[in-house]
Amino acid sequence: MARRNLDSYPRPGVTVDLAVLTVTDAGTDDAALRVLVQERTDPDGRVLPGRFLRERHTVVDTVQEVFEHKVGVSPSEVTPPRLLRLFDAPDRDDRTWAISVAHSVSMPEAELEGAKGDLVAVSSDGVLADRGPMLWDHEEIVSAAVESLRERYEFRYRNDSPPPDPDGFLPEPFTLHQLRKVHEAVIGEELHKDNFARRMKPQLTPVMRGGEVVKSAAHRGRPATLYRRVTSPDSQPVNTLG
Amino acid sequence: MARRNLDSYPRPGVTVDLAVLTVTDAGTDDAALRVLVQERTDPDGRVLPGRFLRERHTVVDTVQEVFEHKVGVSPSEVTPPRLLRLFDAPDRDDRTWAISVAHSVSMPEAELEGAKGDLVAVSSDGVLADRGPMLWDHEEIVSAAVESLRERYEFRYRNDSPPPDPDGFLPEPFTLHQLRKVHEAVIGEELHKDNFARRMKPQLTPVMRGGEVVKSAAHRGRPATLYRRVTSPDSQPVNTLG
DNA sequence: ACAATAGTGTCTATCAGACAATATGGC
DNA sequence: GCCATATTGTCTGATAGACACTATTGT
Repeated sequence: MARRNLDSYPRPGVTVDLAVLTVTDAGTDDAALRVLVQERTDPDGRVLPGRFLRERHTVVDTVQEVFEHKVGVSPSEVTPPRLLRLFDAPDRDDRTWAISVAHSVSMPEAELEGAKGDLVAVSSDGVLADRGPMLWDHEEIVSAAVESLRERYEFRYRNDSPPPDPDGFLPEPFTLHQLRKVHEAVIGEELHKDNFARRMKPQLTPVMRGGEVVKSAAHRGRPATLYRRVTSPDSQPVNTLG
Repeated sequence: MARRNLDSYPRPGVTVDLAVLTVTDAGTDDAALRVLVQERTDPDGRVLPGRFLRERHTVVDTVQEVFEHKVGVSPSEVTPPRLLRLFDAPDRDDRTWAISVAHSVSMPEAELEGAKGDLVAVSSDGVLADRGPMLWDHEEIVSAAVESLRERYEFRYRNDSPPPDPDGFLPEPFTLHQLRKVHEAVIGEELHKDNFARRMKPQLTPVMRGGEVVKSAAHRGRPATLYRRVTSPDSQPVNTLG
């Protein structure tokens, strides 16, 4: 059998669609998990930012391009994109044969300053809080992204506590109270402050200056100790799941 | 800006590469985790079975085609393929721009009767036991597949015990001893029979016949009770990770 | 009776969850 | 002193891990 040229076979368009996650007001009691949603026309509706994979570009390249052309920000610091799943139904795009490689990206709120689109709150059951529908399968992508994120923030069991804010939503240094509020915003449920402190402390180091422990500026009560992560924020290789 | 036809942009070839996992001698004390490896020429070396995604075919379609054309068996029962990761380095295939979507598939040994290739044992640290090199990045795929599989079989913590043989390597009905040997083969370490039994029993149901519990054929000692899974083997949706 | 395997009872160290007391600041 | 918040001490119920004992068969 003669070998046909590899390039002559029909090939799918490959899109990279992003669930950009952040925690707004991460330092405060109003911390909230949100996802970046954009409006588009033809067809009209709300979508996640995304883009076709261009020649010999990687997923990481394409994520950068999405930020540059669709979101309008140049992130200096991002958690590496995480592969969520593949959408490959042959008829999911009626214009052409296209498969979607859905990823999630976590960013601190400050890096999303001026981004195009809205930061929509995520409800406790993992979907958009304002219940507005999204086009195509994009709502599924949000659910998958939130589920994956929560697994990373959830309190597991005895042997391994969760890393403190593994996706780095909260800038250092921070108090245990602030850290707890971020975790609560992500997983959507309250945590006991004492148990939380006991589990996190082994993974935190107090900020020292001049041989003294640095405390937070006191508003009302006793000032809290400021901490840094002793394990740096998650640095998972690209395209793998945890 | 005029919109260029979507189909006129260059597109990558998309391959589906499979880590086919099985447990040989699943009913016995010699149970062993193995992966299907094939020989190829030009370039010469050992590879995992794989294939280009053809027009408007899905990943699931392509997995079927790999079994038909590359492996030479028609599986009647398979655990759905699991997405492991994406290989997208622009120069990973020097013939053309191609990205690889690596999946793992779990099958009972019986379904691999007459398959082309060798079932190579996996060592306890998750790589091939015979240490022969594989072409390209295929060794990484094996590691990722084994790691993902072990997560599913590993004993987690208090609230959720692992499902009994979630990928269905062991045909029903089985004894607790047989089930334990399969789990030990997968995770590569020994388990206490008493603790194992306690954790598994809530997820198992004894086989009844005529109001009586059916026992295994006794060779030497006391006959063991035969069980079935009360939760059917894992039915995860395609392309998602666990 | 004995060997061999299946199955159960129970002890212990650990720890998550819960509650409460104490420490340290502003006012 | 009083209030608010941070931090630490301690009790308790659950259970994984470990060990040892009992049960049921073939020989």
